[in-house]
Amino acid sequence: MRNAAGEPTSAIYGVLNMLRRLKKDYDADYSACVFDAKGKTFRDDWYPDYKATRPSMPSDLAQQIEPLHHAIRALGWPLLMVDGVEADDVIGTLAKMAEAEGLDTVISTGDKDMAQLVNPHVTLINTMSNETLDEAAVLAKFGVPPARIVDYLALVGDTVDNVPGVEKVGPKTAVKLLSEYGTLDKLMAHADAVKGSVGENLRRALDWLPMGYKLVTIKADVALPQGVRALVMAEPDRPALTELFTRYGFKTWLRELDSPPPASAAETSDAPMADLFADAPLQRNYETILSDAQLDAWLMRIERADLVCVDTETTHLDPMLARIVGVSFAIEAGHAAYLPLAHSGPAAPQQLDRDAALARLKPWLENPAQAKLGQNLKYDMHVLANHDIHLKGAAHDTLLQSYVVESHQSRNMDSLALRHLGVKTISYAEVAGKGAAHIGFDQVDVARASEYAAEDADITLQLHQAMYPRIAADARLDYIYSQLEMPLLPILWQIERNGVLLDVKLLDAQSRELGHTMLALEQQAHAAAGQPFNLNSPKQIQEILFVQQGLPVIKKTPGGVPSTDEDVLSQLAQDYPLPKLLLEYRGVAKLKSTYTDKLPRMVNPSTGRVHTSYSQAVAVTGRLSSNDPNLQNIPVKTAEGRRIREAFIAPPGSHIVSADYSQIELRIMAHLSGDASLLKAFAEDADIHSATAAEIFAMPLAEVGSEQRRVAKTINFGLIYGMSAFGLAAQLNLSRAAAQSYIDRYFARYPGVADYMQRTREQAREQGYVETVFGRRLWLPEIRSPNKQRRDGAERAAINAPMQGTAADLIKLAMIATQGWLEKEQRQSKLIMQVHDELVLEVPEAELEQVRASLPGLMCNVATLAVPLKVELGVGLNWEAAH
DNA sequence: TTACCTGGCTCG
DNA sequence: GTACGAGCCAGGTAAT
Repeated sequence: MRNAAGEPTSAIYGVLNMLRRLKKDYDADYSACVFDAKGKTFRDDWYPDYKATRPSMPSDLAQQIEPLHHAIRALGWPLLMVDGVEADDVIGTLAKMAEAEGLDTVISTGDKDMAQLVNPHVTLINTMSNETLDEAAVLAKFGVPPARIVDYLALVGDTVDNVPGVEKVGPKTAVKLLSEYGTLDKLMAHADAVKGSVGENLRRALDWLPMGYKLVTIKADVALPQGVRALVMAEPDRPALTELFTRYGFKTWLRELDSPPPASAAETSDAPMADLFADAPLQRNYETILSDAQLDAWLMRIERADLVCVDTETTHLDPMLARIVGVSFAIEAGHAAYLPLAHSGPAAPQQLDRDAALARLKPWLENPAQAKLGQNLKYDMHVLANHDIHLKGAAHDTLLQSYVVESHQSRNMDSLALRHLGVKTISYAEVAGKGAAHIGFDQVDVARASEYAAEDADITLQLHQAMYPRIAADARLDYIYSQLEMPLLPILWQIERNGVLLDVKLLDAQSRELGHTMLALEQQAHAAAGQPFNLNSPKQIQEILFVQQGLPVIKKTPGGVPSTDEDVLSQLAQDYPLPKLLLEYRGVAKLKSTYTDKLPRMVNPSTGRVHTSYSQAVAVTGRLSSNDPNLQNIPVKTAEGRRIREAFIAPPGSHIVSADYSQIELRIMAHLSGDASLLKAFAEDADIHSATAAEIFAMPLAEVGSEQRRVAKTINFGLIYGMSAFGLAAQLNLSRAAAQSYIDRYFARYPGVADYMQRTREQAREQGYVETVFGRRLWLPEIRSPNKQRRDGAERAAINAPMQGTAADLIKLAMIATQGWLEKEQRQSKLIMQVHDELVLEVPEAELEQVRASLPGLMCNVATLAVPLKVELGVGLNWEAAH
């Protein structure tokens, strides 16, 4: 079998076979074959069955290394790198299997464990740490000649050097061997069994591809989308992979293969991997600022520069709590500096005084005429504000640039650098660790921190140079970026900074009350079930309802187990007592855990208010999202839930003002479709759901009853979501035929809407994206998927996206207009929340009338559509009362 | 012990 | 299999 490039792919078979046999051997408990390389002993407490299942496994490491050693020599492998978990087992078997399969070389990504695994009996094993690989890639990208990189690797070959008794075939030899070996047909990365790190390891392996090697990567068992995606990228022979995956029953991998090729290679795919040794003679000139003289010199440089990239390194991820540890600057590609200010780790050098240094930077930072660039500047603005510096002149943000040109792509620094620059950057986790091993940035070694921080600023500047021209060249994208997203950035910062006042006592009281209710419901539920169980556990509920009580299974979850969601429980509640109790319990538990318990804990101790964080570049449609805490999903639909809104209060002397767009998405649908009937209904300010009911039920408006209106409302919403007859039937509890007839009648009455839907689908298919009224581009990577289910999903998203996205554009314009007005008039009123179609303000008594009079107009006049925009305004002492 | 996934529910 | 877009919680489990 050969792949598209004509190279043999038998390696895939060999490796798969090997892994399958391995897995079969250990089938009783696959993880039992895990070998603790570090301790060189099996951890009986982790794998108690180990000895029973694998009595013949030698416990002496040397016994395993011996055959490996011979195999390696017999095969003449030039290089072997393996990962720790399972490594020894795998290698031992791999050696034999690979021999039979005619594999040339096995390379796995990994580092330290292998170093401790090898012993002097093994002659031809090289270990390189991941860090070393990364550094090599970075150096190469910046034009350091291969020979020097070899030296560098030898210098930093930390892993090898740290292991006594290991024969040091250092990186230098390894690189030499690789060069001599020429093109490897097969480069097998057996990634470790740790979920989540596989993709990273693969990515590292991919970084070596430009050296002329082809990567084939295999993962033994678990579903690891990112890993398989990398495999699919590296292996163009899809039919061959399909056959393989089918043969071995790897269903998840098969699904990955169904993913479509990118809609447009230039727009959506990762850029080709950087050619490490042939490309980009860019030199890096990074500096660590430790003296006043250096700071002076850099101040002069940044004051002269047209655009300076700024990045802060801090103690916390939470922007309101973070303190500055250091600041980095980049003024031109490859030219950056890090100013460490609060590193306190061991061996930290003497640094400039933080307050004094920041005071020197303050005039520049606060000068609006000095243009700044950053990646997620909103965060840096908060951090600086924590030190009483109010950043002005935020001119560009690469996070928002990426959002505007590629809303569907990932946007962390690593992905951006790889995609746009072909550079593998130092990740935060590599510098500061992650999980339990995480250390504060102030504990990071200054030299390492400098490298990381200066690179961040440098890469951000280069990303700007790569992305911004693409925006500037497209008037519509430029409008979204320059007139909408960038002006919004400082406004969001201000809203977050403003925060919201909470009545914590009220929430605490509600928590207690909800707790009592939960207890009572729990007791009743236990009695109804005849046994105690955890009401929070869907698994236990499912066992009791469908196994013990034998209730009918209404539907199943994606995981294939009987569902116990609200829909199911509601149906069951008509005939049985327990489901009703569970429903009530769920509702109460949600309110307590997510809202009344959580919100008080989110109050910032220094401001006494809750400061959410709005993500400006997350939702693929252009909406904002809110987190920590999410203030965009505070309950409103039930009376009990709405009580939580009573705790969102205005301080004494102020009111809460809420202004929301009425039927915004349906109005946009009318505008986009140009449907005459729909336009007319909105022009007359009709109740749109009643008007729809009158049309589809062919009755006079006055005779429309609540049931007809409910049906029409469901249809209206369904249309926005691209629903099918099936979905409508499920929603309205109708037969599919009945639902279809409603839909047919709707489209007969509103033919413009039917046309629009069809046009949108076609446009999405042809272009790979759809657009909002204002030109925001919404990409649909799965619109041409060979998989119908995925393709249908993308079509529904395509129908929804222009409406949701245009609404998002409108309210963003409204926020800009409102904030601009507040500032111009020098009002004390503050924007405090945005909830997709609603703006919430805190308004002092004295300004209430002006705000009440002006706000609706500000919001309605941000754009002229074919339908009028309508805003409903409410005022109260709390958010609930303002509706 | 931690990290990730699932099922469920909140909002527009 | 089947309505779009989000974030967060508790439980459960796999990895360490």
